[in-house]
Amino acid sequence: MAELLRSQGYAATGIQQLAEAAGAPTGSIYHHFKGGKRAVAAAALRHTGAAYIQLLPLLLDPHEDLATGVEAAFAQAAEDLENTGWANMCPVGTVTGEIADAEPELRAVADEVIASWIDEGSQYLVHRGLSPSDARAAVYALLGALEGAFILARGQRSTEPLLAAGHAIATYVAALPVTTPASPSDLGVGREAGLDQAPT
Amino acid sequence: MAELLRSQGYAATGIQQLAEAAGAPTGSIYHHFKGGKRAVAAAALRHTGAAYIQLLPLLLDPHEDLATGVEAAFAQAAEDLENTGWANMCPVGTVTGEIADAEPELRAVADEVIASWIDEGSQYLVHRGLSPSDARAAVYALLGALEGAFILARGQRSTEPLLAAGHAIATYVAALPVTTPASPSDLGVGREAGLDQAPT
DNA sequence: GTCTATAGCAGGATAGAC
DNA sequence: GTCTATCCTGCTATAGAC
Repeated sequence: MAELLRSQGYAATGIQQLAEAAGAPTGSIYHHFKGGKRAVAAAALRHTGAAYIQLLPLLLDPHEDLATGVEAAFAQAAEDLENTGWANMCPVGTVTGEIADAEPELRAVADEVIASWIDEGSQYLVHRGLSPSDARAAVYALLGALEGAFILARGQRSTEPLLAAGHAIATYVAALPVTTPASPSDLGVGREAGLDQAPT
Repeated sequence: MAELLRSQGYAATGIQQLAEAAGAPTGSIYHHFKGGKRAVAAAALRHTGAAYIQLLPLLLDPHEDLATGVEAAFAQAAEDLENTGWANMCPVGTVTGEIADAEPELRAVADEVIASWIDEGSQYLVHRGLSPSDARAAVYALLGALEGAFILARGQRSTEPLLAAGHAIATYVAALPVTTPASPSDLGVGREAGLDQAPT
């Protein structure tokens, strides 16, 4: 479902299309998801929301310098986007703009997913030495720049928007004060505390 | 049409709904737009695309410092978004993510609109003293951050994403080298050359 | 050119056999 | 629990009267 949502949006994705893609008839879907199409979409958003936030420490931990890591992460996203034939990488972004006014329940789910991203992302950046307020603002900026660059990149079929966004956010992050100068022993070891537990 | 597109997206916006909003029956729409729904959407995207880029010099000219102007522009967008009940401010962003894979003709129109934004925005920033390559990257970053922040703001019904994005892009822009230190006589006079002529 | 009526079709959802 | 057949509603698009 997430695959269809991120490339087509909510309104254009049909239950029958989903059933065909899943190899199951429509009846089964309504049996498992009592709320119909809305419920399936909500589950898909929650699922990918929880999965995507895990990528943040995976992508940034290997880089001792946070700004370098950010730029590399955007470059990675650009490469992935191009390799998947410009299918959008984030169903939350694709769907939220579409349903924010017309589907209150789904908007609430999107709100919940975004809020969890901000919370967990902030924790990670605090762990990397940013102040809580700076960390929160930086996650908003990073996430917004990523979602917007995805849109531009998909519209133009070019990686340029993502690379430009990555460079801009990296420059911004580099300008933020760091309290703990990131002792090398904390880096590259693998995972760090604070993001291991999945969201509710 | 642009009003409906920016709040509901393309697939969810019906011709009948559009007809009702326009006060005209569906037949008239098909009489004026031979291509049907697609053609109406294409015209709406081109129309708003040409209108929105005009805002860039209007918003940034009054500020001698480019970074200050950028942050103020995002704050203005945040205020407008909240005052309009969180209806999205940009139909291009809302629609592009939705149809980039499924509607090749509309994607081409979106590509054209975005490209014109980049071209004209770059010209403006070059006029403000940035190098051509820096200007182009900055417009991509600014535009992507704006579109993405719109999505987050609409999902969360909060101005925080837009304010964070504005601050981040302002910080980034402030770090770029300026060749012409913006002589005060060029500013505040009104409009500058390079953006007067509308796009094709 | 403007509007009405309708054709043709697809989508979401359900009932009920297995 | 799984799948089939179907209802109903909505849409796009058109034909044709004014």
